Amino acid sequence: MSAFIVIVEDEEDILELIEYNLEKEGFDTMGFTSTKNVAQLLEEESVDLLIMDRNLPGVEGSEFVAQMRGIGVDTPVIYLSAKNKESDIEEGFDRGGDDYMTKPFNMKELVLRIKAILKRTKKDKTEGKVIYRDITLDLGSRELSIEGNNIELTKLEFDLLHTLISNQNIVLDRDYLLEHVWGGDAIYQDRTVNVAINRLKEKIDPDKSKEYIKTVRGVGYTLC
Amino acid sequence: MSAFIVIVEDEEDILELIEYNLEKEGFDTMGFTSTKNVAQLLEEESVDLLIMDRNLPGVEGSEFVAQMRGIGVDTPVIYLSAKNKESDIEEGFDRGGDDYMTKPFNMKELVLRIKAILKRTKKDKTEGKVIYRDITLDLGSRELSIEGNNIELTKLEFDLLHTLISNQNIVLDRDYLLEHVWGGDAIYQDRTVNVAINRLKEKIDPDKSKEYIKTVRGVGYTLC
DNA sequence: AGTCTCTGTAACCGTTCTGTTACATAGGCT
DNA sequence: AGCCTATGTAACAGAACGGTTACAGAGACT
Repeated sequence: MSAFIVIVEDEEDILELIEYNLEKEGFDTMGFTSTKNVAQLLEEESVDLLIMDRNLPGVEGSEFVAQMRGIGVDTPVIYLSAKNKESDIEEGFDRGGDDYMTKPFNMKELVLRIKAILKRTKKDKTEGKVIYRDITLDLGSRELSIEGNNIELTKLEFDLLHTLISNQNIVLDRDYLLEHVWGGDAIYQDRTVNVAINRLKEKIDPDKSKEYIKTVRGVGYTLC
Repeated sequence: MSAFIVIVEDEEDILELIEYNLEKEGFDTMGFTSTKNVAQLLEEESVDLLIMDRNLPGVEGSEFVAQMRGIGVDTPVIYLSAKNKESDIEEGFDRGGDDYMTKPFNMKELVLRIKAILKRTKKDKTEGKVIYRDITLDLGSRELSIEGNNIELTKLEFDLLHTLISNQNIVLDRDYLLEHVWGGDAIYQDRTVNVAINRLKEKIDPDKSKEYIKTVRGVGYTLC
């Protein structure tokens, strides 16, 4: 789950410090020392989060964000500010910002807040059940039942089966599975998928009579 | 008979004055200067009374209450208003409010009205009980009984169990629990959930024979 | 102020999971 | 059949995860 984060901060060393720490956490970052060029970026690229200094020379950070909101950019924002007066905090929130931190701030806290915001904005928790032949996958309780019998799955196995069932009749290649089940950023060997699939096969069909998961040689796997 | 009263009033000194006086009377209070966060609170917590300024900047207090009624929140309300025009009073009542006071008001009178309303609503407060297996959670008295035996829970433990029971058969991840039990804005480590869950487990099932709370590795916890 | 309870944090440890590797097997092609 | 490549299988080790405990700070109560 790599996110693209844009940081606007005029003090270069702080900017670098933030970028360094966020990249260490696996985020993609782009830093600016002024709002110049940032507007265009926000409009054209899919930016997941904006970290914005309130006290930029020239433009007020919150003013800038307000303008962005005006043209339909709804990227969530974390404001940074040297001040911590109550009035400032309220103003920041009123203008549609999502979070607020005062300098000097704890880098750990910043990362936590970032993760919280990303999670919140990306939440489209679809709950319900997915069914395929005699397999039922309960997305709420994360339970698998086959012919009425419950089978324990690990998180990885569950997610993998979920992806397969959601795309039944479509052959999914290893890259697709790696990206969707494992998460885009990490790098794995391709045998990883292989082994995981076979562990899953073993669990849902120990005596290999059902052939739920079909191997498509040279391509990937499918449920059909 | 301690009641939980939420106050929404944008003038900070008045807010503080009210809180001070109500707490002196033994009420639990929570004050807000805007309706932000209040909706969530009303939905999720058992709020006994809402004191609501009619003249908030932005949202109309009575409009806000109407929305709350729309989603099933039936917390009684006392409106505060600087105006005392007849039309306003009527409108206030029409929208389902329970009482109405005009500023400036007498604090003694406010307390009396509060007590009157609480008395009235307490009676028909068939506060629900939540039941799961042999666990009964009395939301009114905030008591837990298991197989008929009362067990003391702290506030945190109670809220946590309440959330779990209300979502039984659904695996709740740590972020969800942090947001709903601890409250959205604060930042905690997720091991916090871990420890809290285990303290709760210890209390409700000391000899680990019942397995009420199930750990779903890599995801969260569930009652199933 | 002092005590007690509650609760967040950190550290440690055992368990489970999972990525990797090496090897075996199967499928497809000439 | 023989070869080559892709996939299945088994074993292992490191990583991730959660349980547990200890501790300290916050808050309530005396």
